[in-house]
Amino acid sequence: MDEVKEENERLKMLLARIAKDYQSLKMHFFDILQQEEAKSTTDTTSGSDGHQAKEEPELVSLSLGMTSSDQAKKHDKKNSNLSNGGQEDDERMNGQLSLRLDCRFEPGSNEDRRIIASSNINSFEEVLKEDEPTEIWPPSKVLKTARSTDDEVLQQNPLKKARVSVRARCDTPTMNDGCQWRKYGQKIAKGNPCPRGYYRCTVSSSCPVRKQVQRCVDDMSILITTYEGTHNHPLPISATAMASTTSAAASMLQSRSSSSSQGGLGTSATAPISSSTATNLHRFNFSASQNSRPHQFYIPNSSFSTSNSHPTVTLDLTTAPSTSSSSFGRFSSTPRYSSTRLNFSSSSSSSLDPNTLQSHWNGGYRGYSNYGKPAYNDNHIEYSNTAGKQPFQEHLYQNYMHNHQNAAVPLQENIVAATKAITSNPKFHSVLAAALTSYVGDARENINQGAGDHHHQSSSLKLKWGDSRTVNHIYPSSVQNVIGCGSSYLNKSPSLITSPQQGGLPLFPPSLQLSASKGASTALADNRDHFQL
DNA sequence: CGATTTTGACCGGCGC
DNA sequence: GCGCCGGTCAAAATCG
Repeated sequence: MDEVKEENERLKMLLARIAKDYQSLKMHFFDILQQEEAKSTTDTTSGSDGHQAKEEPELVSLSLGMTSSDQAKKHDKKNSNLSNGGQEDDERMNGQLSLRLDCRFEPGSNEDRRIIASSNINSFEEVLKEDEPTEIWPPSKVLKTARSTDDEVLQQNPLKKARVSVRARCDTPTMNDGCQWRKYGQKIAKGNPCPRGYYRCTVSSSCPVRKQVQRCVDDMSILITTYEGTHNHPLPISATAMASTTSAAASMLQSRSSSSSQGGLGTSATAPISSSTATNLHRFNFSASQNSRPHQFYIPNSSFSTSNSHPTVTLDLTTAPSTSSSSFGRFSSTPRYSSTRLNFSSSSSSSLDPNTLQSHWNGGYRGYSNYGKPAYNDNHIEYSNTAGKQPFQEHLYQNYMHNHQNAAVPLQENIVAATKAITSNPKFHSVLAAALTSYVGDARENINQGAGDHHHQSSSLKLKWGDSRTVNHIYPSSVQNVIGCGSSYLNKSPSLITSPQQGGLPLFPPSLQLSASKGASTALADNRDHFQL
């Protein structure tokens, strides 16, 4: 009981702090918003698609912040049973990540408002409150923005559709991205002994979305999934994470490739940006190669890079710094089309276990399997129990830190450049927001799911705030990953995201939770893309 | 029996 | 024009 009270006290204090941070960040956000508007007015004609600029969001802003007010209170409730996890855990708890993929427009257009609603988590929540709980996103919600970005891509790359490639360590044939896929072909691609599988979305017969799945030639444990197109149908909640991430990433790519005047993005910079907590530094490597010139930013927690004949964005969810670093050269190699690589890698061994980070997608199935079906394979045991890997990850992390700290020292100016690049590119925000909301949204969903099971509740909460390793054997890996990622991003994001408009706005409302194991197994049944290739 | 996977054939783009 | 290669088709096989 005393612990609960103390917990509440801490939470209150943190809530106050969050509110304060929110205000300051809000001010910062509006500053940036004004800069963007000023920029857009001066930079009116940028090519043949001037009309499009009017229809496109003037600004896609990332809101990456702590939950506030009522949301936080809800979490207080949820966390009331949480065992005392120490101050650090407390911070994670209060750091319940809330972020929005928030499009800002010039006032007036109804169309714009609709798009705002479609991308605003808040609006989404409201809609879902009104409607019956469902796993399907209203078509007008995500797809609207996704389509618009796709159209944008198509307009500016008439010959090739933009692609979003996701690299993740995965011991299953395909990643669990929540969508339904049907394999329609397989090829041995040149330079890679592993066959490439071709899949199309089967949620809707007319859905144009394709994905390619192939093992990385350098590291067979890495699965490269490339998405192309935009879903033209409602998506299962479990699929919105990847869908929103990829569409935002494609949008980011498009914005970058279409405007060479993106200050920070157009210049080469490598700049580690220190996070608030050195021990939990997250990597954000931004490596954008355009016109044969790779540009890299090293920012805590994530990163970018590129490849191939299609304009491609690569989200790198691989864990080992050495791997992702080595892959940079390969991906940055002079594509015919500009491409961008997002490397959402984690080198943090404490709050952001690399295994948990990526398993949101690649291990989701095995996690769900706990609800009824046997584990997919024996690896699941090893996979779940990541505690044993800790020393190795710690080692990697320390190496990474060592290398990048050394590299960072003489590059202070690049830090500024990288920061400027981020803050000046709204679509970059959207990419990051989408990626993060993906994790967080699913985390919330799955946490709620877990909360329904009293036996698991404490575990889920504990997991939620950081040490997912302790509960891996209980919860779906997707939960672990989401949470691990979310909490870690949470802790670091304030220093990383320089222009967030914070808002305590959960991605997915509690009503979306899978109410019981029945629901979970249903979701499992819908995700059949795990035994393919 | 319907849905999905497999797999060889086919097609189109691209480079030489 | 030819061959290579990535991507798709579609019939057969397989699965549940």
